[in-house]
Amino acid sequence: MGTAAPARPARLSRSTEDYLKAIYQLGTAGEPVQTTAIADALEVAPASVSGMLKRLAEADLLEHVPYRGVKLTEPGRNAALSVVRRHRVLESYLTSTLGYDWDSVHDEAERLEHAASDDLIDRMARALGNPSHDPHGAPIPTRFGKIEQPVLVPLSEVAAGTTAVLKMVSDKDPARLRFIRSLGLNVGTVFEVVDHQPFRGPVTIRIAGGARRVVGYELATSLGCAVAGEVA
Amino acid sequence: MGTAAPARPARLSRSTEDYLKAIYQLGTAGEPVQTTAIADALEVAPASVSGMLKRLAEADLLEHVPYRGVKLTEPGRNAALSVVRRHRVLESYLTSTLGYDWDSVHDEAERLEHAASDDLIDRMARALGNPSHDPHGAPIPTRFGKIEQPVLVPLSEVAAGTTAVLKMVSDKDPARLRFIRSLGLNVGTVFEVVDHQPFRGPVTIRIAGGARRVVGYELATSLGCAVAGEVA
DNA sequence: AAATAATATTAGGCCATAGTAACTTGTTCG
DNA sequence: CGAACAAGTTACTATGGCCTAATATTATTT
Repeated sequence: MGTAAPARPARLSRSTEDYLKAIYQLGTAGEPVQTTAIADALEVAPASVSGMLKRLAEADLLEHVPYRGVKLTEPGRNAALSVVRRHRVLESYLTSTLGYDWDSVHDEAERLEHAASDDLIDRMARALGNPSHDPHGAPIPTRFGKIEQPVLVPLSEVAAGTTAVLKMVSDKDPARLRFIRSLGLNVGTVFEVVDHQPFRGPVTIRIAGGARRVVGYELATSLGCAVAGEVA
Repeated sequence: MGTAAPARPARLSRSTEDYLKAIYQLGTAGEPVQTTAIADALEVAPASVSGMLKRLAEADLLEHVPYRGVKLTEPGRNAALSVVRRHRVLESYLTSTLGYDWDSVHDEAERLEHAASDDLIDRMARALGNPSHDPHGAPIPTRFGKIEQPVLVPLSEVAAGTTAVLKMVSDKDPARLRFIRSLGLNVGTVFEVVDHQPFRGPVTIRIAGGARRVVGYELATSLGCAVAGEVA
């Protein structure tokens, strides 16, 4: 009797957590998430994704309309948020306390997020004063699954002449992060947009202090900015 | 070409690490480790152990003489020591820095040890001043795989009249750890052995300060002591 | 030494996860 | 509209780990 299979395992598998997190992050806008997008994010074959989606749908973690895409259910989203929280708290903790760099912390957190208990994560968060954002500016969900939805504009869309603050960068690519920092840009850096070249051309900005920098279009799309006057 | 299967995967699987660690810990005395001992330690069926041993032997992590037992090879022992180091540094760090208790830290470390990089472990160790022992008194292997072999005597074997120091306790059972502490015993506690009852009977000790405690035989076998005059 | 008990291994399955190849569905465009 | 392509699914295979049942080996007892 005590050996009967539990309806829901105490802890989701590593893979399951990875899928849920990826789906959550691909689907923030509310549209259904497509199989290939997940396959690309996780670097597995689309057929493998189809198989996994079936299992996740059976476990009621998401809804799957064949050939159309998936949406997380309530339990699925909660599980995803829990992983996201673990990841972001870990990044914050490792950066603040153990001297990790902006760009090197992602991989470590990526593995630890599946092993760390919620209790450990809470202790780390408490030790840091329950920060609201991780080192890349991404909001940290509370342990109750609340997450602030940032209203940010990609640098590529900020009008010339506007003063803005860099608020968030993707944490996935260390080389890109190092480059961003080498430009003198950090989360919190204030700057003015000087010029946009047309045809997806580079953006010129002036950082407080007067230094001008030129940022390629592609990169500019990945820099989340708050325009002066909006959002604290 | 870059896709060819690596001779040895960058990282061993969780299970593999668990087996190696268990075998290492069961085989400190140098004798071959038996299948059932491993099965008991890992709480899996003996048949499953046979299967895994075959794979581990093929990977040159151990030598297996059928029906006789296994011994770790050099690479196997190194991998095991790496896991042990990760576990013990994690226990030390979580206890010192995040307020974990003697008795609750084992499970968390048990999961994290498979996810934490050696780099993270080194950072944690450095933050603590590279401690030589974990909170239960077990020696921490260096990152080069050196480990001090403690010469300890179980309390059950310490002669009456002798003064001794509690040096090491098993970290596996939280309830047992809480009980030990409730007796006023900690790693480092000095006491005098007052009496042994025969027939595997309890051991009476007097702790500095005069308090007398009675410890059951079974428990006494799990308390590693240094007798006054030996080992620092 | 033969019988029994204890220990270990093999045989045969199962599940999660991934991959390939082949087929299906949906979309787009001439 | 229908062909062609992209996206998704199914069918089948493989591997790591685990299980139970059956078999084999070693140790112990009488």
